[in-house]
Amino acid sequence: MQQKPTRVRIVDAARELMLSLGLARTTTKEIAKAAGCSEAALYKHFANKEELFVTVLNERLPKLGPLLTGLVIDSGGRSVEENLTEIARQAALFYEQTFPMAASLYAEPQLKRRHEEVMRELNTGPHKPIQGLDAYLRAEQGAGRISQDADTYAAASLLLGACVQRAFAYETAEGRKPPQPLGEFAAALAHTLLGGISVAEESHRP
Amino acid sequence: MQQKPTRVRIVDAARELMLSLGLARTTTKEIAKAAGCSEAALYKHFANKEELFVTVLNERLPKLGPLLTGLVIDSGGRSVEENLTEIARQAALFYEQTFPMAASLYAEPQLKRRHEEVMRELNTGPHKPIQGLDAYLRAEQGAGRISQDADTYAAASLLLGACVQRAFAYETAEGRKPPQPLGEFAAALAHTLLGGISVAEESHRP
DNA sequence: TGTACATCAGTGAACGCGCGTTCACTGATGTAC
DNA sequence: TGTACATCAGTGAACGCGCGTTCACTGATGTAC
Repeated sequence: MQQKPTRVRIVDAARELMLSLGLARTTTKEIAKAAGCSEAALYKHFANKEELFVTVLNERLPKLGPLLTGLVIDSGGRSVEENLTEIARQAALFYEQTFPMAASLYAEPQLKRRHEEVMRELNTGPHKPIQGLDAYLRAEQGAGRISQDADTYAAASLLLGACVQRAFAYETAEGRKPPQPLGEFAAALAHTLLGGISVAEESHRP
Repeated sequence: MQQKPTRVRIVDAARELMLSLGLARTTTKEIAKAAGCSEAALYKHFANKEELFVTVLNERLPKLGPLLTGLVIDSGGRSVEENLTEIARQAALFYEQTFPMAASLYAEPQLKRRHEEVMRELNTGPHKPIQGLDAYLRAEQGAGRISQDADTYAAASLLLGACVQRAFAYETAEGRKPPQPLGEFAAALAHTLLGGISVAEESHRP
C-alpha cells in the first residue's frame, strides 16, 4: 500500500481537525498525531502554523465559482426555475461545508487577513458567487427569460443569502434540524424569487 | 465622577476587545488592562473566562427579535414595501454588528455550545428573526396585502439571508466596500422580493 | 563492485512564552457594644 | 465616642500547562569514481 506523501497527509489532517475540532483546538500536536508524523515534520513543509492553515484554506476548500460560470454557458434545455433551484441546492451544500471554517476566521483576524490577501490575488472571495449568479441572471435577461426591470444583483443576493443563512442558522451538529429538507428549500427559494423577476407571471401562479 | 462598577467595566471591555481583536486575541490580561483592574478581579465576578464570554454574548449583543415582533402589531400607515425596506435596513445593520462575533464562535466549539444552551433557555437564536419575519408576512397575508400563494418562510429566508450575506461578503474592515449603500440595498431587496409575493403586481412595475 | 560523501525527509527532546487561574494578602467600609 | 471584629472588592506575584517552534541528530537514498 503506497501511502500518501507526508505533506498531503499533513494538509488533509489539518483540514479535518479544523472542521471537527474548530480552529482554536487545532494544534500542531493534534495535526502531527492525525497525520502520523512528528510535530517537527510540519516545519519541514511549512514555515509556520499560519502558513499551513492558509494552505488548507486555499487548497482544500471547495469552490462555488466554477459551477456558476459553467451555468452561464450551458443553460440549454432547462427552465430558469430549474436552473435556480439547482443553483440554490448546490450553493446550500457548498455553504454548509464551507461556512463553519470561513466563520472561524473571524476569531483570528491576522489569519483572516492573510487569507483575504491570497483570495485577492486569486481573484476569488465570498462576493464572487453573487457576481457569478448576477452574471447568469443578466444573461437570462438578455435571452428574454427574465423581466427587463429585474434587479439582478438584488435577486442574486436574495438567493445566495438565503443559502448562507440556512448554514448559519441551522447547524447540522446539534439536534436543531432545518425545518425542511434541502431540495424543498431550494425549490421554494427559486419559485418565490422567480415570482418577482420572471416575465411570465402566470407560469408561476397556477 | 462616579465610575461604573467593576463588573460592568469588565464586560464592556471584553465586548470591545472581542469585536476589535477577535475572540482568540482577547486574553484575560487584555481585558483586565482595558477594564482598568487586575486579572484576579475578573475571577471575583466570573467563574472563568468562558463564563465571562457567555455573559458578553447574552448581555451585550443587540437583539433583532423585538424589532420584528413590534412590526407585526404596528403595521399602520406604511405599505408592505416600506415595511420590508425598513426591516431589511435594520437587519443589515444588526448583522453587521453581530455577525463577526457570532462567527467567531465557530472557532471554539465548546464556547459555541454553551452559548447555544443559554440561547435555547432564553428561546432565542439565529433562526428567530426568520420566524419573526415569517409571522409578520403571514399577518400581512391575512390582511390581504400579500399573495395568498406566497411561501412566507421562503420569502423571510430570502430577505434576511441577503442581509446576512452582505455582512459576510463585504467587511467594513478592509477597503473592500459594499457595492451600494445600505438604504439602496434594502430598498432593492424589498422591491425585488415583493414582486414575487405582492397581490398587486402593477404597483411595483411602473 | 565497493567506498566515500552529499542530500534530505523525518525525529525526540527540549525550549521559552503567554495563557488562564490561584494564592495570600490589603485596605476600605460596615457593624456591635 | 471609641474599639474590636467581620466583610468584601480588589491586588501583585506566582503557578503550571500547553502551545508553537527549534535543535542536533538519524537513517535511507542517490551519486561519483
